[in-house]
Amino acid sequence: MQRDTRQRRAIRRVFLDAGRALTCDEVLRHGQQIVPSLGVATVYRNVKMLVGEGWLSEVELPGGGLRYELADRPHHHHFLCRSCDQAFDVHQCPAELETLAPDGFEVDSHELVLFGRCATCA
Amino acid sequence: MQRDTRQRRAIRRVFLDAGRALTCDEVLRHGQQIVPSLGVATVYRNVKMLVGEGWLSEVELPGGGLRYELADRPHHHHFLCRSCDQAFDVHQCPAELETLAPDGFEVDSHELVLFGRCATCA
DNA sequence: ATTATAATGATAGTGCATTCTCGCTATCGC
DNA sequence: GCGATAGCGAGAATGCACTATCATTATAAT
Repeated sequence: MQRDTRQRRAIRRVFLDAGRALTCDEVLRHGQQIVPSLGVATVYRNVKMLVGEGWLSEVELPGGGLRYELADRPHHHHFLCRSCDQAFDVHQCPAELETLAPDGFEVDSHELVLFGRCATCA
Repeated sequence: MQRDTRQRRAIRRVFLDAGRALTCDEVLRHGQQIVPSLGVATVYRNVKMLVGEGWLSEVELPGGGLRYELADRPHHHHFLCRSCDQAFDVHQCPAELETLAPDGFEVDSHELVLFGRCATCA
């Protein structure tokens, strides 16, 4: 059966506190504030597990590297800071995006990414 | 001085004929229809060169792997087919996207990607 | 407390896109 | 046509994100 380890608790805590999409590397660094010995393998293992059980969902933004966020968030998009490379949530979404596709194309989802500098970096 | 080789002409031809953003791998495969001996290194070298001289521009879509397209195209977005993994242009853009960002965030550009099945795959 | 074993983490390994190396070839100014 | 050399391309090398290995450790059922 699944055990409730310090590492796993730390990883969940990191996501709950962050409130934004994180890369595995960010999870590692923040998690090490809680459990200093935390290793990469554990982060990848647990993130994958949390995605598998539907607690996290994957976010693929331009710029490589998958990010992960809490799965229960309502539909939203992302702002990617060119300076600190952090992703932030954008809680609005222009409607009718599906209608933009050419004839004969079936749209099943969409991703809108704004690029620029975040409030801290600007 | 720069020479006008068969390979370089083939690569330019591929972009002119494609009319959509291409990965290096797609450029290689299409280019080999024109110059069968075309190699990967040559594709990467020339694509990078064409980006450097402003003839091509880079497009980073979710899903990894840079794509390239003619630089002189007007503002547009992309449709990514989940089935054949080809990128197609979407020639409309909902305005006011910049206003979606949270306060204090400076938006300098944006990317909108529609996912689904293209006309051929659907 | 004991014990079975799930989980960890250091490190080696994998897969992949991209780049480098270098002997050979094709282009182009003469 | 000739010669200098930019460019080619097969294959080796690199960089990086991610995964597997496995001896050790922590968890939780008893």
